Amino acid sequence: MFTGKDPGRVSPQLRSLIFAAAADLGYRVNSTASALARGQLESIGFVGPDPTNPFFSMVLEGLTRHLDSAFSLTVLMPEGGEDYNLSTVQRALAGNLAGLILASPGTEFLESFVPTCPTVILDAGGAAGALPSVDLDLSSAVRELSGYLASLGHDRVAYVGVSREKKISLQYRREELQAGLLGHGSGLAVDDLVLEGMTIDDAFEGFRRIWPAWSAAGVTAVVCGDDLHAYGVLRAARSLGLDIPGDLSLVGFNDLPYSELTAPALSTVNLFATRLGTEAAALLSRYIRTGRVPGSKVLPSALVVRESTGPVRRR
Amino acid sequence: MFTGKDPGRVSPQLRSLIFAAAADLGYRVNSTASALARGQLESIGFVGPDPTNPFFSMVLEGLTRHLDSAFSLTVLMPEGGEDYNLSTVQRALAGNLAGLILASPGTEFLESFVPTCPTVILDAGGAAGALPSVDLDLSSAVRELSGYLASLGHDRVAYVGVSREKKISLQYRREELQAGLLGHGSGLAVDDLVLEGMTIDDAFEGFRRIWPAWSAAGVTAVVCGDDLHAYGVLRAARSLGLDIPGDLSLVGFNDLPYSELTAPALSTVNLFATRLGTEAAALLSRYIRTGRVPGSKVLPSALVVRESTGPVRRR
DNA sequence: ATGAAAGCGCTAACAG
DNA sequence: CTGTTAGCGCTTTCAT
Repeated sequence: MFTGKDPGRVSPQLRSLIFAAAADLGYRVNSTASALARGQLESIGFVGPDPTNPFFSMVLEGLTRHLDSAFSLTVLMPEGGEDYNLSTVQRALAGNLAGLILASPGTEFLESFVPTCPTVILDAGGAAGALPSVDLDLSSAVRELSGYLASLGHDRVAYVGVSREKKISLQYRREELQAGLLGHGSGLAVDDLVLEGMTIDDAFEGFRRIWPAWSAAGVTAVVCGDDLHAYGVLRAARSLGLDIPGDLSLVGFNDLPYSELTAPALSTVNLFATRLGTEAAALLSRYIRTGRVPGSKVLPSALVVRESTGPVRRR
Repeated sequence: MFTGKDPGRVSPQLRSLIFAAAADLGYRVNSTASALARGQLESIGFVGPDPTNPFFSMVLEGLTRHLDSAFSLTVLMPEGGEDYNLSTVQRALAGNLAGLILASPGTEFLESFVPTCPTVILDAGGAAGALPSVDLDLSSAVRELSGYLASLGHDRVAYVGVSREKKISLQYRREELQAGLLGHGSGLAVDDLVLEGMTIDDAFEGFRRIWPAWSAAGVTAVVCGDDLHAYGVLRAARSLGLDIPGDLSLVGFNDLPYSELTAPALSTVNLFATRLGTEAAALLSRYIRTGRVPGSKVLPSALVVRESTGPVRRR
C-alpha cells in the first residue's frame, strides 16, 4: 500500500481512506524495516573537511537541492578540527550508505582509499584517478589571471596554500598558477606560505610571519588558494600598514559573497562551488540507479577582478 | 561480536584475529538489519532554513562535534530556496529518526508542529512552548547595545528583519531591541524594513528602496537581525554615498568572522552559534537515552563594538 | 483479487 | 560458555 505499487489495484477513494486512517492511527512505515526487506540503502553520505568553510556550505546546498528525493543526506565531519581521514570515512561507511561523496580530499587519504560503495570525489584537483569525480577547470581562468597580473607589472608573485597531504585542490591551484605565470615569462618568485589550517586566523598569523622575507624578495602580489586565506592576509597586511593594492595586490579562490565586502574588495577566481554540488548529486544518483560507473565531469571557473589588485607601485 | 559486548568473553588476540578476518572478507555489519533487530534508530535529523547562511554552518559544526557517536546526522533542507515547513519535516520523519533538531523555525510552522520523536528546537526566540529548546538570552547584550546607541546620540533607530512567519528569532531580536531602546527613553522610530529572504542581496535591494523614507524620518542608526542583512545594508549605503558611521551607524546579529573584514568593520551582537549546536546535541542525546524530556537551555550573547557605529553627526 | 508465508541480516534470549 | 532460535517490520512471492 505504501510501496507505491497500487495504481489500478485500489480505488482512489479507498486509497485516500486508508491514508486518512493511517494518519489517524499515527502509522508511518518503518523505513529501517522497509530498507532491509528491499535490500536498498536509503542514505548517501557526504564527508567534507569543515562545515564552517563556505565552500563546503555551497557544495552542500547544491547537493541538497538536487539529490534524488529517494535519498537522505548524511553529513560526516572529521573529529576535532582535523582534516578527515580513513577513519572518518570508515565511520561513514558503517552507516551502510547507498553512495558517498568525498569533498576536497587530501593526497594521503585519497591514495589509501578503496571505495566500498558508489563514490564520487569532489574537487580533487584532477587526482581522483579512476574514481568518478567532479573537478574544476582552472587553466583558462588562471591563465587570464596570470596575464592580468603580468600586465600590471607583477613579476614577483607568491602563493599561500596548505600542504599537499591536506588538500590536493589547493596544490592543484598552485600548479595551474605556476603554469600560467610561466607562460608569461615569470613564475612563483618565492617559497609558498604553507598553512596548517583553512581559517582566516591561520592566514593572518602566517602572513605576518612570512612577510618580512617576501618583502625582502620583492613580492608585489599574493595569490591565496582559498578566499578565507585571502581574508586573513588582508587583515594581516592592514595590521602591518601595507597598502592594498598599492604595496601588495591580492587574489583569492572561490569568490565568496563576502569578497565584495572586504576593504578593499577581493579579486578572485570564482569556483561556482554550488554547481560542484549539483553535478556530484547528478553523477551519484545515476551511478547508484544504473550501477554503471559514470565518467568524470569538469566544471569551468572564472576570473573576477575587484579592487584588491592594481598596478605595481615601485618605490 | 561486533556488538561491543565481548569484553571478558573473547581473548584480545582472538578478537583482533576475527576483526582481521572480517576485514579480509570485506565484511561489515549491516547497520540497517542491526538497527531493526535492536529496535533502535541510528540517525538524528537536522532541519534548517539555509545551508548557505553561516549561522547554519556554525550550528552544524557544534552539532557534529558533540553528537553522540552512536548517531549519524541527517541534514534536511527545504526545497527551492523557501523556508522549511511541515512537509520538509515530514520528509525528514519518513526516515525514522531517533531525534530531530529544528533550527530557527517560523511561527506558522512551529504552531502546527507536533513532534513524533524526541525533538529540540533551536533559536526559536522563546516561542518553543513546551518543547525542549536551546535559546539565546539577548536582553543584557541588547540593553547594552541600546545604552551604547543612546550614548552616541541615536534616538532614531530602525530595524531590518523578516516577517514573523518566517523567522521567530529575528522578530524576537526586534522585540528585545525595542524593549532595550524603550528603557533609554527612545524606541524604534520608523517602520521596519521587512525582507523576504535572508540574503545579502535581499537587504541590499530593500535598503535602497526604504532609505529615502528612513532618511526623511531622521534615522541615524540601523540594527539588522542578521549579519548578512547588515552586509547588504553596508553595500547599499556605500552605493548611496552614505558615510558609515558618519551618516548612519550599523549593527548586526551573529558576529560572523567576516564582520571584522567589512569596510567599516561591523558592530554586532555575538550569538555564539556554535554553542547552540553543542548544547542542542547534548540535550538531544540525553533526551533520547533517558527518554525524559529535558528542560530548555538559554545561552548568553555579547555586544561587540567595531567601526560601523559612531556618534550621530548632525547636519 | 486476497491472504499466507518466507525471509531480508542481524540481535537477544534461551537452551544445551 | 557455546550454539540454536525466534523475531525486529516490512516486501515479495506463491498459493488459494
